[in-house]
Amino acid sequence: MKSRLFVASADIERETGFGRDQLRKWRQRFQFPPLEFTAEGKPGYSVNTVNRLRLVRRLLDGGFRPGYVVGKTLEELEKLHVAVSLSVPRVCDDESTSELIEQLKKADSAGFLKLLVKKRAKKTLLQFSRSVVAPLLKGLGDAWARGDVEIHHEHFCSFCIERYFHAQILRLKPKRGAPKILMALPPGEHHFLGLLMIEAVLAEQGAMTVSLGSDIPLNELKLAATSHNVDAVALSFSAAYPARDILPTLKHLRRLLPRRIPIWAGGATLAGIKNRPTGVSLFPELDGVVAALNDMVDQMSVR
Amino acid sequence: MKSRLFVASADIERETGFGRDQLRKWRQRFQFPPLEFTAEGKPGYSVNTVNRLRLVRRLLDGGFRPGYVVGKTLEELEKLHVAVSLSVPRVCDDESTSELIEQLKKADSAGFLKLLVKKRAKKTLLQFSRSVVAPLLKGLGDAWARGDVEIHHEHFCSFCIERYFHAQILRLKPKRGAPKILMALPPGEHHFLGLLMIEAVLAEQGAMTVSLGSDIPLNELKLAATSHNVDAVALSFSAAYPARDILPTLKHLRRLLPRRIPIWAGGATLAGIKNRPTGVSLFPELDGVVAALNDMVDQMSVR
DNA sequence: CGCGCTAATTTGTCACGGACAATTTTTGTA
DNA sequence: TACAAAAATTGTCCGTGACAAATTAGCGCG
Repeated sequence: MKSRLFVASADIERETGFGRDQLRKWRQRFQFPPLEFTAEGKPGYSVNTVNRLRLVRRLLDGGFRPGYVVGKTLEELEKLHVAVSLSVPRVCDDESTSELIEQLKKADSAGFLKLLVKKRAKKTLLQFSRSVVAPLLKGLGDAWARGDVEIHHEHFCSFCIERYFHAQILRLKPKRGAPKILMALPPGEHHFLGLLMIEAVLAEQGAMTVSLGSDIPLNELKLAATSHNVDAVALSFSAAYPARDILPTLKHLRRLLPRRIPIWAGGATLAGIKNRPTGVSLFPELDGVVAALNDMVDQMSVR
Repeated sequence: MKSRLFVASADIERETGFGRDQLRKWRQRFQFPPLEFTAEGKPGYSVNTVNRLRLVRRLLDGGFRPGYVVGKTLEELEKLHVAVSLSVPRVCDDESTSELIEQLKKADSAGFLKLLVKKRAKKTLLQFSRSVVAPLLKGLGDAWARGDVEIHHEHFCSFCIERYFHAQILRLKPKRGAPKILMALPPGEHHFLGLLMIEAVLAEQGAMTVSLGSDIPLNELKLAATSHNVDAVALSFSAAYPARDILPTLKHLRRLLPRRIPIWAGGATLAGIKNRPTGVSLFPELDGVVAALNDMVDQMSVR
């Protein structure tokens, strides 16, 4: 029996992060991925193909070149992958993290949330994000790479944390006269958690935050920024966001926004970017955002 | 002088919502949008073109066909648009709704949230959803069609309500022995609010809900359903979801899930669907979900 | 052996047009 | 008028060629 068909052609980008054009070129150059069809004749990709593509993604991220890995069989890819993943030892020996992951694997949703709240303890949201959430996400990513957890575990985990942050942000009251920050995800980005963490630490410092969520065209972002009369616009780029799109997006937004409104961009991937446009600040770490906010408050009080 | 701002080819989808393939076909068939190049020779779209495309988007949403509107000049499009927007009746009859919309237009984010909470008053989440949220969203849609509000107003509104619901759900405690429901958006669907409303009324009835958010492949949904050992899977289809994809998606999921797990689908668009697959329940109204939950509770207590 | 510089190769993005299926409109007929 | 068949409209996907950007390899020189 053939492997079950599962991903429609249109969904392949969401599933693997590779664009259709890219995959088409690979098919022409490396004879992979093949064209496949469901029993009803619709084009699509088999589970096997999708898995191979996911492994290719991992290996490309690990530094391999497409010509070397695309076209290899699942076995070859896996061999390569274990070789690589073994060479990167599990540094996430954080006991706290593995405890949370265990709870997730047991599918104990209530228990996970309770444990999460307990880990929060007396921490600020900033401390909580750095010492609990970030390691947990990293540990989950590694666990997924090892095959220890499934994708839905990651989704569920993110969702729980997002909800918790939503609730926490809602109960924070902005200080009088504090800056007003517009929060949004860049177009095409759907990973909320990063943005929520930024919003949480900003709100915790007393800033007034206004969030638009995802799927905002950049020109709408500009309209919102002026109509809300905000003091800054904050974006968040996840690791899944195509690195080559980051600078163009930022430059584009920079052109649209009036110069007096600074752009703050968060996300660990920004660490690798050297030359930022003027008027755009990059914050690979959460602390940077807090510092930027405090700078802004100082500026405002000086006047 | 030529218009100066250019949108890169790759960004056009985010800006207008039209895909590259689609625009290419339009260029081939209607000689619009033209291929343009920046001073440096990069391909892109001029502001004028982007504006025309945005108007086309509005008119298509209003029921026109591409062959009729694509290729018209900006002036012709605007004339058409005012003609149409005048015909959209100002059915903001509900005073409560227009009050909220006014608050949104003033970009008074804190005031909007406060007003929202006030409207909640002593209502249950179900009553709140039906009497406040749903009319508000409908009113906003109409206002957008008339050009009274911008897209970012809608986004901001949805986001505020979503956050409120998140917080409310988090404070609800499930009853002992109540059914466990897995909540998720179908692949490609990104409108959370509908799903959140369903989750809210379920949680309000004492059900235990487990939400995975969006972008879950259907097979992962199945894995999650079995590993969490849920009693039902609930999905939500927004009006933006392509109607022709609804039944295939539901059938696909039905094949994946064990028969004992019912599928509940919510969303106003489901009202138009006549023949549902067995084992799938369609709920165009929120009440239906509550009824289904109560039925399930009865079933369980009988045993 | 390291360091820069240039050439060659690899890789990704875009445009184009053909094929095709889904949908809507028009036409023909009872 | 009603309803079925035919025609058109429309969007999505595919393969291919062109091209620019990124990467690697080659090479001379200190």
